Formats: sequence, C-alpha cells, structure tokens
Amino acid sequence: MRVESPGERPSGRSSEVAERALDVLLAFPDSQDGELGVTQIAGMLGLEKSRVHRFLTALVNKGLVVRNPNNHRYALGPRTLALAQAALRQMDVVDVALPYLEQLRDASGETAGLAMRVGNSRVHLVQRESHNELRHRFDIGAPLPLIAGSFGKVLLAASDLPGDELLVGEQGEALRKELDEVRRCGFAESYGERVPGTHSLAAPVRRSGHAAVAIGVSGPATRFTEERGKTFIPKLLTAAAALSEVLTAH
Amino acid sequence: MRVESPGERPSGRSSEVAERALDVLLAFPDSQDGELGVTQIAGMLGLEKSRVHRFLTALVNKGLVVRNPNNHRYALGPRTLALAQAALRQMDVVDVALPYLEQLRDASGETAGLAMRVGNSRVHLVQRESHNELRHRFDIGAPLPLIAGSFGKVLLAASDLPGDELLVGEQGEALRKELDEVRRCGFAESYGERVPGTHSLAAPVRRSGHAAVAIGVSGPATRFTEERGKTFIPKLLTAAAALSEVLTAH
DNA sequence: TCTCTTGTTCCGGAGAGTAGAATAACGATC
DNA sequence: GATCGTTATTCTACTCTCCGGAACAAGAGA
Repeated sequence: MRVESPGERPSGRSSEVAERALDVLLAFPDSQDGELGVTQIAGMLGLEKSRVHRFLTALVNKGLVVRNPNNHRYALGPRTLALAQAALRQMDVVDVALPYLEQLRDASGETAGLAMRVGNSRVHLVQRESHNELRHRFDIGAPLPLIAGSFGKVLLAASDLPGDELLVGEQGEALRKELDEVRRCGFAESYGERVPGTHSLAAPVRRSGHAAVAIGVSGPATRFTEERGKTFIPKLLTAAAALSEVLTAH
Repeated sequence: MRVESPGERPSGRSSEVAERALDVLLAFPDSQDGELGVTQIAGMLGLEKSRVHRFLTALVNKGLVVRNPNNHRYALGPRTLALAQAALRQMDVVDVALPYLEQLRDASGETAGLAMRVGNSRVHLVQRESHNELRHRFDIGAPLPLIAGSFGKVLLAASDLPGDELLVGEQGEALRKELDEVRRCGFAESYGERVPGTHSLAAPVRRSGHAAVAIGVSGPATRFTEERGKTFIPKLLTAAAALSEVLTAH
C-alpha cells in the first residue's frame, strides 16, 4: 500500500498564468524592503514589464497587494493576513504549542520555534523570540532544507518516508547515521550547520496521522555554547513530550 | 492637488485568469472548516471544475495550498505564513502597537485590536484577545465596512478623504453628524452596530502620511455595558495618544 | 528645464486557457 | 464485498485572453 509521499508534485496540468502571477506575489517576501517596483519584479522573475503590471493589478484588485501612490511601488496588502490566519486555524498544533514555546524560551533565554515538514523541505510555523538583543529569528513560512539544521534532521528522522532521494553520496551516508542517532536520543543538535554562528536543538512532536512536527530552540553560538546547550536538552524533551501528549489526546 | 484616494480601482487592465486563481485562494478564509474540495470551490465561485482544479494545482505548486492526500481536499499551506510575515514587517505600526494593545486588554479585560483603512473598507491587523472565555475576536485581514462599528467610524472620521460616496441618503446624513462628533471627542463608540451583542470603542492613531489607523477595545454587550465602557475611555485615549506619539517620533 | 528612469497603456497575432464530457478514484450503503 | 453516487482528475479541439513590444505618460534627479 502506498503512503503519503511528501515532496511529490501534484499530478495533472497547472495554470501557467496563475503560477506566474503567484511568482509575483511570492517575490515580496524575498525582497529586502517589502516595497517592489514593476521593473524590479520583472527583472527578478525574467518577465515582461507589462505582464508583471497586469498581474500586480490583479493582486491589487484582490487586496493581496497594495500600491503606494506616492512612489508608485507595490507592497503586500493586509488581505494576506486573512490567509495566514486561516492557515493557522487549520494547524491546531500552533495554538496548542504556544505556551510550551514560551516556556521553552523563558527557560533557555533563546528563541523557541515550531517547524513542520512540507514536501522535501521544512517550514517554521511560529516562534517565540528570545528577549536578548542578539537573537536568532526563523523565517516563518519560508521553505528551508531538511538535510541541515536540528529541525530538519528531526523532521527527516521522524518521517515514515525517509526521503531517500535526499540521502545520496558520501554525505548522505553520514547523515543517515546521524538520523539513526537522532532517533535513538530523541533529539537533534546543530552547531552552525545551516546558519553559521547559530546553534540549535530540536525534538520531534509525535502525533499520529499528521505531518511531522518539531519543536526546538536556537541562538547565537557565542551564547548557545555546546555546554550550555546540554542544559536545554531536558527542558526541550519535556516540552516535546508534553506537547505530543496533548496532541495525541486531542 | 489630488491626494491619495482610497478605494479607487487601480487603473489599467488586469489579468482575468490571475484574478480567478486568486479567487480560489481567497475562498479558503471564507470557508467554515479550512478544507475545501474542487466541486465545492467551483460551486462557490461559479467556475468550471476543471478550471478550479488547474488553479489549485498551480497554488499547490507554489506552496500556498496543500492537498490532503487522504480525502483529496485542499487547505491553505504554510507558505501563506511567509506572506503575512512579510506584510507585517511592512507595517511598522503593528510591532509598535503590541505593548499598547496588551496594556489596553489588561486594563479593560476585553479584546484590544488595531485596524487600518484599506480602500473603502477597514482591515484588522492584530489583536490581543480577552482572557475571558466569552470574548470578541476580530477577523484579522478580512475587509469590514467603514460605515459601521467604532473602528470604522474612527477611520472614516480621521481620513482626509471622507469617502463621500459612502455617506448617502438619510442614513448618510446621520452618520456625517456622528463623524463630526467623533472628531470632536477623539473617539467613537458602537453598541451592537455591526455585530449584534458586541460593543466597542475606538480612537484614531495619528501619523502623518500614512493610511489611517485605529486602536480600540471590543467585547460582549453583557459585560461591556455602556457604563463600564465609559471607564475604558481614558485608557483608550491614553493608549492612542502614546501610540501616536511614538509613531510620529519615528 | 531637460533627461533618464519607471510606471502605464495599447493592440494584433499566437498560444494557453476553457468548457464539457469521459474516466478514474473514492466512499457510502446494503 | 459489490453497487451506486459522488468527487477528483484527465483529455481535447476550439476560442478567447494573454503576451510582447513599443509607444506614451509620469516622476525623480540633476
């Protein structure tokens, strides 16, 4: 029998036009300052100016993008908030996890976050940021690799589908061993694996029948030393276990 | 000289296809449970099934929508979170306002929120919900009327452009008078105006050169009585003044 | 004021989207 | 477990909208 296979392209034909229009929408989160001009977007995506302009008009009509009438540039509109709110309502995990994240943040003093496997990448859903001026912050909603960072490794280890296609070559072999270790210990650590100068710990959240979820803490290497990180482990595991229990008990 | 005119349709031609695809995306926040089927969406929007399916495929490819492989229905994906996060980053107001909202919530015990004028409607950006089991909650990101509710009236009164086209007929005349009153008092009240059984207060947040913003509190009529509401007014005005000051001082 | 850049509009050819039905997959009911 | 009703998905020829390129307008900066 065939289980859910994450990371597979949906079957069937898609709408080329719609995809390009969505590319325009999704160009905004990637931009430095959130305001973008037509030519700028056209350059980024390799599209014709007139095309981009037509798409922007559609996006503005739908309230997903707003036009700054002063400089004639465009930015994301408040309607996007409705989308995110509805998305979060779907993910029961988030509501339930918030107190645990806060607890973990306060216990460690570092940023605590929640991530989820989506296809062959991971996405951070929420975080409670460290109060320290120097802190790590996850890019919420952005697809990040599964094969690097503590969150990624936890999600990869927890999935029924190991994502074998990701574990290739010599590096894949090493990672495979590491995943076994993660499964044994019940948590993963990353010391500058994905973002240099950033250390993190993560543990799986168990819940049957749903996509894999991970909870963890992350901070700057200068403060989040290997030694200090060790002291976070029991707190992390407690939080993960409690969250798993709440979620499986409905 | 012509000032920014909110609520005007952007000029020029839009992409019909893109708009329909976005309709499909925006159908999700409106649905009861966030999961929708192809036929269901087609029915809601009056589109052909095959068309909806093609749009959904595009949305899935971009990560804005995910397909539940069990029941073959669709839901909003985590990529929408990236959009909202980027949108919020744009709106400096939100970050700054959070402590004031929390303060207002704790002082009143009711839900405190922040709304913004977008075209000829208002959109709630953030809120800090009352801790009470019975509470009011705003639909974040959803377009709501300007001509009803305390937030709407404040935004209408504060705008340079009065939105005259909204103030028509006998009702319009009464509202016009009320807006003058709002400008004089510096706040607006609503007793079940928009949502029956819900009372609210709101005050304008002043900041030059930006869209109008309002801060306010809202709660169930049984608790948020006219009498008790009066005691919130000074707290509200203090919060609004403080927030205005912070924002104009950069 | 002039120039350069950027946003916006226009239009006919071309190609992608559309409708509608056929098929496949699913789930409920007996 | 077989049948039926429902829903998702695929297919294809036609058609209508989108595309591109250039022309135009509007600002920004010098």
